[in-house]
Amino acid sequence: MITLPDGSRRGFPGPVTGADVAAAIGPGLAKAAIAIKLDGRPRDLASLIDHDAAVAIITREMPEGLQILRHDAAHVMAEAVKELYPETQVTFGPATETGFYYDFARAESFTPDDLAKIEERMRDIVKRDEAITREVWDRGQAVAFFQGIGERYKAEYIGEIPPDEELSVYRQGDFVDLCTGPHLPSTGRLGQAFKLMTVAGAYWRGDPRNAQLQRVYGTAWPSQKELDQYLFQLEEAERRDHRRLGRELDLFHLGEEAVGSVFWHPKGWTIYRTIEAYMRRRLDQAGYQEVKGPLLLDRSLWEATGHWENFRENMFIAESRDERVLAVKPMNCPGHVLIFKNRLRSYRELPLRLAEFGSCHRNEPSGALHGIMRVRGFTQDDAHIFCTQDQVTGEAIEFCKLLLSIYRDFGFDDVAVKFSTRPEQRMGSDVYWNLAEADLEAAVKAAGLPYTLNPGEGAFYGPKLEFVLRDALGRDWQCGTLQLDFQMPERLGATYVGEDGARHAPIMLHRAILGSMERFIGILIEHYAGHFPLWLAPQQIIIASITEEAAGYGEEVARELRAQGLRAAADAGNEKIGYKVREHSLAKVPVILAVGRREAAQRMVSVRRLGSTAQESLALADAVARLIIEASPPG
RNA sequence: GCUGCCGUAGCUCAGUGGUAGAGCACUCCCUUGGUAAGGGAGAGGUCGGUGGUUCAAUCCCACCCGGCAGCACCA
Repeated sequence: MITLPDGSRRGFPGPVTGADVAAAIGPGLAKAAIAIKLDGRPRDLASLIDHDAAVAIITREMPEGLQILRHDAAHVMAEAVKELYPETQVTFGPATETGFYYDFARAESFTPDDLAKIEERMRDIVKRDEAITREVWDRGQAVAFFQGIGERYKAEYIGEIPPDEELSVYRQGDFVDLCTGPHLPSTGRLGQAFKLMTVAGAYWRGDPRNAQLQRVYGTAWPSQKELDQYLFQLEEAERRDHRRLGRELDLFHLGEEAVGSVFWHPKGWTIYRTIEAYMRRRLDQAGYQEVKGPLLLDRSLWEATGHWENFRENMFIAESRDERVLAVKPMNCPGHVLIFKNRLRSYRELPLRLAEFGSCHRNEPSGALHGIMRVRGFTQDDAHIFCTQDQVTGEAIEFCKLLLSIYRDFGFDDVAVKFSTRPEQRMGSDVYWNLAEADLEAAVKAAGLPYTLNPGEGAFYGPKLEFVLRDALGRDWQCGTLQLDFQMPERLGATYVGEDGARHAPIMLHRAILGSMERFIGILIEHYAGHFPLWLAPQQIIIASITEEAAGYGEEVARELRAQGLRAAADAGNEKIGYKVREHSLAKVPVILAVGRREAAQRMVSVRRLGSTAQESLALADAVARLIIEASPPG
C-alpha cells in the first residue's frame, strides 16, 4: 500500500519501482518523473519499494528535483573531464544554490578553453543518454576498485564513511562514482540548460593544510528560459556592483596607498553622514548614550580581553618611542568597558547603553577584501549594553524591534535570524556558555522571531544572534548582530554595586544594527542600484537652466532649496537641456528642475523625476514645500 | 594567506620585440538650444613596479605590488 502526498492510497500486488508508481498515476507524470521521495527521503526512480510507504514523485521543477538535476550535472561534468583528461582524479561534486561544482585533482590547471571543451563533451554525454544505475558495493571492493583506477581521494574518503552506512556507487557509461545519490534515470534527462562558469581553487575537505584542488563551477536549470533568466540576473548584479557604481557616481575610491580602506568622496560621504545622523537620532530615542574611545590602546588591555591571544595576527600594531606597544583597536568593546568601570557604578544605572560609531582596523587576509564590503578599516555602529541578567530578555526584545524598524526604513522587509552557539576555540567554562546560550535563546524566542540554528559559529566570548537581510536581487547579507557576553566585564574587572550592596559583574550585550557603515552603504548601493530614495541621495536636486537668461533664476532657486536644508545645485552650464537631463539622469539625481524663460518670468519650476519622462509645472513655493516633505528622513 | 586569471589615458578597451591608439570624460572656442549626447579644436600615458634576456622590452622571463573569481578567514 502506497500513500501519495494528497493522502490517496494505492495498492500494488508486489514490490514496485518509483517509475511504476508514477506510471500508475498517469502517463504525464511518468514522463516528468525523475526521482521519488520514499518516506520523505529522495530516492532513484528505479529504487524498489517493497513495503507500505509514503511516496511522492519528484519532477525537475520541484526544489528536490532541481537539486538532483544539478547534482547530475556535476557527475556529467566529471564524466566529461575523465574522458578528456583521464589522468584527473575526481573528488566531490555537489549541487549548489544556482548550479553545481566538482573538485578535481590534476597537475595542470584548467584553462577557459578546457572549460569550453568540457562543456561541449557534457552536451555529447547528455545526447548519448547513458543509463545511470546504482550498485551497492562492500568496502573492500570499493577501496580496491578506486585505488585500482588511481582515484586516491575517493579511496581515502571511503574509509571515513560510517561502517553501518550502505556504500552506493553510480555508473553512467564508463564513469563510475562513489555517491549516495539519488540520480536521474539517464544522462539525457539532464537537458541542455547548463553552462560552465569558472574554475577556482578549493582545499580538499575545506582544510587549508590539505592539497588544493581545482573547482569547476557550473549553473544548471530545468529549462533554457530559467538559465537565460539567471544569466540576466548575473548581468544585473554586475550593473549594480557597488564598486562600479561607486566609481560611476563618484562616491568613493580604493587605492594602493591604503589597501582595504575607503577614500570617501564628497557624494559618498554625504550618504555616510546622512545615515550616521539618522542612526544617531534613532539611538538617542532608544536610550543609548554616544561615546568616543581612543583608537590606539595598550597591548596589556588586549592581553586581558583575550584578543592578543586569539587575533594578534590580524591586529595592526603601533610602537611608540617609549617601551609601549599599542594596537589599533579591532573592536570597541574594551573601550566601553573602560568607560563603564572608570567610576563606581550602581545597579540603578543599568541598563547602561554605550554607543559609538567606532572606527576599527583588522588586518584581513588579502583574499578576503571586497570593495567597501570587506575592508581593513571600517566603522561599526556599535553599542554595548551593560545590564543585569534579569534585564537581558527585555533589552534583547527592544533591540530586535529597533533593528527591524531601522531595516524597514532602508527598504529591507525580509530579515532572517541565525542563532550561533559556542565555537570550538572559545574562552571561559561551559558553565558560562550553558547560561549564555540559554539566556540568548530565551530572548530570541521572547522577541517572537523565527530563527535557524548555526552551531559552532558563535564569537569566542559568547553566543550570538545574526540578522541577515535580503536585498532587491534576493541576495542575503549579514549585518546586525546581538552577542551575549558573560566574560569580558569580569575579565576587565568591571562591576557595579547591587541592591544588596555587594559588587557584581554586569552582563554585556554587544550589538550592531548596520554592522559596518562601509559594508552597509555597499549593500544599499546595490539594493537601490544607485537610485537612492530622496532622503539618502547625495545630490537631491539639480536646477538645470535652459538658457543663460534663466541662469540667475536657477541659482536663486538652488539657494532657496539649500536654505531649506535640501542638497540642491544649479547647473548653469553651456549645454542644451537634453544634455543636462541625460547627464544628471545618469548621475541618478532624483529631481531635476528645469527653468527657462517662462519659469523665470512666472517664478515656476518644471519638475522631472528620475525614472520618468513626465514633467510637472509647479509654482516655486509649492515645489519647495513638497520637496522638503519628501526629502525628510524617516524615523 | 592559497589556486587561477588580469594590470596600456580619468573610464571602457584596441595594439606591436624598433619608445603608443579609439570612443567617452576633461579644457577652450562657436552655439542660447524646452527634457537622455549640437559643432569644432586641444590637452592627456615612465604601457603597475623592480630586476633580467636582447643591439633594442609596453610586448619575453623572474620577483614584488595591486585587482578579479573561488577557497580559507571574518572577534
